[in-house]
Amino acid sequence: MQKNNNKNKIFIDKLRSSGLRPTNQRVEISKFLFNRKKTFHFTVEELRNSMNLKRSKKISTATFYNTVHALKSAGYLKEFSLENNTSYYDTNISSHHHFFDNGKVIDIKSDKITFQKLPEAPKGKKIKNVEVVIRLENNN
Amino acid sequence: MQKNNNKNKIFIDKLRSSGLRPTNQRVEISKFLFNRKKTFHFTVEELRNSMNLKRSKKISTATFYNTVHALKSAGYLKEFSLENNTSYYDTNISSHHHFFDNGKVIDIKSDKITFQKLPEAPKGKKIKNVEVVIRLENNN
DNA sequence: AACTACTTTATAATTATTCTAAAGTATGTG
DNA sequence: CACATACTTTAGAATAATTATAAAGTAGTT
Repeated sequence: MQKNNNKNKIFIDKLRSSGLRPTNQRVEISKFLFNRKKTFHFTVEELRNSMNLKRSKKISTATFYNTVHALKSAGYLKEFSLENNTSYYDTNISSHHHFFDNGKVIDIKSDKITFQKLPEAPKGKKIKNVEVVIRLENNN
Repeated sequence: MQKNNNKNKIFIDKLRSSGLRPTNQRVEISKFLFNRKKTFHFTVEELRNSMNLKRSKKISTATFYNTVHALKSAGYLKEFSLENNTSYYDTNISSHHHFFDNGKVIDIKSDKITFQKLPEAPKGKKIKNVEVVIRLENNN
């Protein structure tokens, strides 16, 4: 295959450095995820539905899961969990936090939250990251 | 039925104020959860396994889920999620935070973390709670 | 003691996710 | 540039956590 090499270079590079061959399906997924201005929050099922809706030839579920996992392992996606037993992914991989409002997720830039005091890691351990979720409710 | 009223009063009271009749199964669950010194972290499946292991007559899965949900809605349990698509519950309902170390959860007392700066809630919203997860990794 | 609404239970259904194995494709080598 | 080979895709089955169902049982009121 291998067309539109230049146009899709950055999306292909993300796949390659995630250890994935840039197949058509994967390039489309990578493009869908990263070819946007704003941060994108999604579950794998949401991603699958929105991409497959427009397509006559559907990409299989397994391919979505495989690709998202590899991109996440390579650090191109951030995973987080809310209380509905589903994994969420975020194309914003910079350290940051989240508002969580009734199923909706909103990014909080890292510098909007700073700590006065943080506990030390138990001995033998060190802190990998600190994640804050601010849950919202309606103003009365 | 209705025996050992006094002995189990506090466990029965939690059920009642969660809107649940104190049936035998529920009283046993309530007791198992709250009759302990230290905070208890669990998933419903773990709870079910450890309680049913010792019993000849098993309590059904649905009863565990129903009871835990009601106790949680009433505020006697705190729910939280990690990245494995399972709900965790915590008998420590005071506002607090967690270390998360390779599947293991450790409580962090609320006063061990304080903020220098927190963002404002979007308009029309207010902050319900702030939850911090500190992920750990091995030292080197 | 009887009635009624709430419970329990086994089992089926659902949802998110992972596995499997057969058919297809990217890529290095000659 | 054709080939071989290892990696991919796919549909469908399998698994895990959870929720729904509906028949049989029980708490609590009268």
